[in-house]
Amino acid sequence: MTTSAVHTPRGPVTRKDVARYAGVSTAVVSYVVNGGPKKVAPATEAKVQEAIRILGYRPNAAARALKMGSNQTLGLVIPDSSNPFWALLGHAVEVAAAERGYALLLTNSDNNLDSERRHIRNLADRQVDGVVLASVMFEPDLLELFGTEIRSVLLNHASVAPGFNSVGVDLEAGARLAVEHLIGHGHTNIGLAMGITADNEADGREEGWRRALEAAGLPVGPLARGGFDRPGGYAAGQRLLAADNRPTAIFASSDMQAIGLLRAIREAGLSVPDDIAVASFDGSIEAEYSWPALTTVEQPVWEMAEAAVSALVGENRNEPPQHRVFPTQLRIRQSCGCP
Amino acid sequence: MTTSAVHTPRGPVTRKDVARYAGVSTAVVSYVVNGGPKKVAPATEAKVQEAIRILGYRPNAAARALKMGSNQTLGLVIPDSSNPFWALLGHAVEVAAAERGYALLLTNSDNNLDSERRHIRNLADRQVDGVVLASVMFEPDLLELFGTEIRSVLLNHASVAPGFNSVGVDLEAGARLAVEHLIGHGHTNIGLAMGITADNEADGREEGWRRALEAAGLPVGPLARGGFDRPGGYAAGQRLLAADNRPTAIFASSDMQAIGLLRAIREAGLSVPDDIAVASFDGSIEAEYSWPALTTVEQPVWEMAEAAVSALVGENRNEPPQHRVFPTQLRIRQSCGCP
DNA sequence: GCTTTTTGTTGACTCGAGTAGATCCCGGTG
DNA sequence: CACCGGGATCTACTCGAGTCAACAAAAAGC
Repeated sequence: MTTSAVHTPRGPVTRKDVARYAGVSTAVVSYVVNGGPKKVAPATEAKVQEAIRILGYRPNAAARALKMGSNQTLGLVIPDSSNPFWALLGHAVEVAAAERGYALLLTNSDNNLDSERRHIRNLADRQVDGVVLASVMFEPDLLELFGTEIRSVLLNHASVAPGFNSVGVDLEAGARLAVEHLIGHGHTNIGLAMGITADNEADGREEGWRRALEAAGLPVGPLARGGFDRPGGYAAGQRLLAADNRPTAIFASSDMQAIGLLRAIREAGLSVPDDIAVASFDGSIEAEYSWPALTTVEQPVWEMAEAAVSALVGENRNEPPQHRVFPTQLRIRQSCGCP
Repeated sequence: MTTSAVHTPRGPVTRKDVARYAGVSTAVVSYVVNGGPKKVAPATEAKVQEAIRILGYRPNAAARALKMGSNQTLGLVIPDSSNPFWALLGHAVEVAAAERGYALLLTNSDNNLDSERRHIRNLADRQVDGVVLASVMFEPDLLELFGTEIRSVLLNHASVAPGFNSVGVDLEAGARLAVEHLIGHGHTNIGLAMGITADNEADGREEGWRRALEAAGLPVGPLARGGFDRPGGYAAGQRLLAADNRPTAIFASSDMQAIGLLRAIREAGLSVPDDIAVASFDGSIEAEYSWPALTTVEQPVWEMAEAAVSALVGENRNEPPQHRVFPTQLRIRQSCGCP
């Protein structure tokens, strides 16, 4: 044991070490670190700041979280973070959260309900301040899962669930935009490559496709279902091409699907848009760089992420659940037949 | 006030509530929840389990983290989680972490050094048990940033940094595989679309391209630098096409770059692989679905993520820093000229 | 010069869970 | 019958930070 007054502590530096070094109480250190709730004399503050600097003190987030009941963290549950659309959404949510000082716990449900439930439980245990849930499915027992303690937002969800905040786009209107555009190119036999939604309830995109055709007095074209991903679109495409009344245009319910679809069309020796025109939904970056570039219905992903995060942590977080529906925009490229 | 003995507590349920309900001490509740370190009589255990079930008790992770000094969380810092390659890596890391009971805090550095530093600091403050850092750049002051308290792994990093765990692939060998394959198709003028690395030190991929050409006695073809992303590849492609000695084959340092490159080539009215053959690096899913499908050097992303996570939380986590280099594999598709 | 008020600082309690050490109770032994 | 072993349980302290009531010291008021 030396007799020196102060020596660098070995383990992580705590508030106590700083207090000792600066010759003040631990309370003052807190006041300095948080800028309140009590005032500190300028001279004392300087001493404390110096001590913090010298010792390299960083407050322990776990302790703070315990005391405050919040660890400034949000949870995000998405089906597959390597799918470009979800990846983009994840990125946007991360940025929106970071802007507000929140970190993001990312989890993949792999389109698996059990896995999704486990993740939600886990997030709840970790005392996240809110959960952004992007699920292709919807289960009524979600309400119990979340209990009433934990805030949540359903993102990109088709149906409006009572008791939940939700943020989505007008799927039907978006689909109509695309299909109407294809009709404008003179197509009369327009197929649909539709993703699979667990509840098997007609998705707004399917509805929009039907309505647009009806409104134009056209017959309903062939429909094929498959996953929302590339392989799903590829498989759906093969079936559409094999149909008796092969469509001359196809609307795909996601960009990824459209990319799989393009592949199926190429493999059949046909060309896009000359033999078959294509339009899709989402507006991801892949659509811009595919060949031909995809005409797609763009979702305002960044705004949606903003809205989702602000519903969780904004000052209006104690109001009754909100349902925000964003408009979509048709981004015209070449796959539809436009030059 | 009713006179009933027990009523559901309003706020979150704590260990104390469970103890009261089950008529035991709080210690016993802990023993039951954690299965130790002391034994509990079967009858008592049943009572406690029942109480937990009825009250819906979930232990507070923040409190546990405070006491245990770990919150079973890892941090991941990547340049851009909406870039498919990083997204895939992120997904793989998330899965590897989840398998071990760890959650993943995702952050985007946006290729920005300051932002990267901020995120690392932030993760450290949050007492993550380790950080997976995927950075295109490398800065020597990283060591200080991490201090000695926090474990870290450099993922997908070119240079081997002393004092750090790292996991990567043999970039040079991979690049040679691809370039040698292009040479095998008879090309004698092979260009390079190279990504930009901050330290401006020759990346292994550039080196591999040079070496393969030298070994075959061929002249070094034109080189263009641009971002590793699609726009970067597009820009690099335009420059390569405008070069005096326009190459008949191009090796791109990432799949995303190659996709931008394909676009530039198409816009110039040329075709792949007839006019210009292309091969790239990464092995992401986009490569499989692009047109034409990209011949690419595949990185074993899942194994790499496994290795990275296990270096952080495995039982060998206290050994000296390891540097693991994985082999790559050439995935042959059509963009190189193969049928 | 002696109250008031203001300003600055501190000790002590709190959050919820982990766990060592003390205590209690029971059957078995000398 | 006093004693001991040992299993089951409880008490009490700990982790690190936020914050309030209490207090000391300095400033202002009369």
